[in-house]
Amino acid sequence: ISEYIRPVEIPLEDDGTVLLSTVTAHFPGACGLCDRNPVSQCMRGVRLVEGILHAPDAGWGNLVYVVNYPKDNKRNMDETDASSVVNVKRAVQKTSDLIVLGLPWTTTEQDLEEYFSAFGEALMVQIKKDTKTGHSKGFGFVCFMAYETQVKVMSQQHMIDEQWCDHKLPNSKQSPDKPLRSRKVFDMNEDELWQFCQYGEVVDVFILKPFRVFACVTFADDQVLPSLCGEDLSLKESHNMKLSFNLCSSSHFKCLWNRHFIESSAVNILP
DNA sequence: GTTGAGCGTT
Repeated sequence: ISEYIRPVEIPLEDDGTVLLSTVTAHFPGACGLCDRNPVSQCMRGVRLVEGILHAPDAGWGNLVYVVNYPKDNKRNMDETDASSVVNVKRAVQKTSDLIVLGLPWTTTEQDLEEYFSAFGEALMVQIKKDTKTGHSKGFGFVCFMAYETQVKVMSQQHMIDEQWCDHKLPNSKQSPDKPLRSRKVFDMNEDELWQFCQYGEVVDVFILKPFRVFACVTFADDQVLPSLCGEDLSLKESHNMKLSFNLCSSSHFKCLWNRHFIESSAVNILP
């Protein structure tokens, strides 16, 4: 499995546990974790109690853990998202074409549609091909019906036909008058995340490596997050952006951003 | 018949 999966770091809680919600934020539909016993090579599940993943007796160790999904993956994914992604503002957001780079040469439009159908209905799926030979150029476009599907797709990496692919808003769809802002958001470092201290004492910030669209900020006071819910925020004048917050415990939350949000200075915090 | 950063024949 490690041949196919690029490991992703996720944060622990203070007590050394991992919240299942932290996992599902990166792997929608996930229902648990397991690891491979180095001696027996058997897969063994990580103990999960009431949404909290507990470290093995020997600690988490320097191991790569594997995400578990329910057997009926599609159905469960929809249910998970219906309960965790509730955002009126997103629903009225228009979707945009996304460019998918790095596709295997053999991936067809049918393959692509089938892959993305697990996230939601696509209005359009294209693979760009050589007009003479008909062979794939290794990239394509997809447009989803629902904006929340687009956000979901953009918030994680995708392995299509056993190859990690890249996805972005295509250059043609990015607002030409605000290119600097979008770069700044993607260049945000942990120092800048400490700007959240203007809303309450921040005890930790964490950017996932390799870089995804998530960062975690921990407030000392668990009353800060509820007070931010529904507010429009901007970290700095130069960092006006729309953030979606995903509560994963009383004092932790994740913020999700992508270039599509830059045009707005609003911040959505999802309870 | 090959390839591996990029940006869409309508």
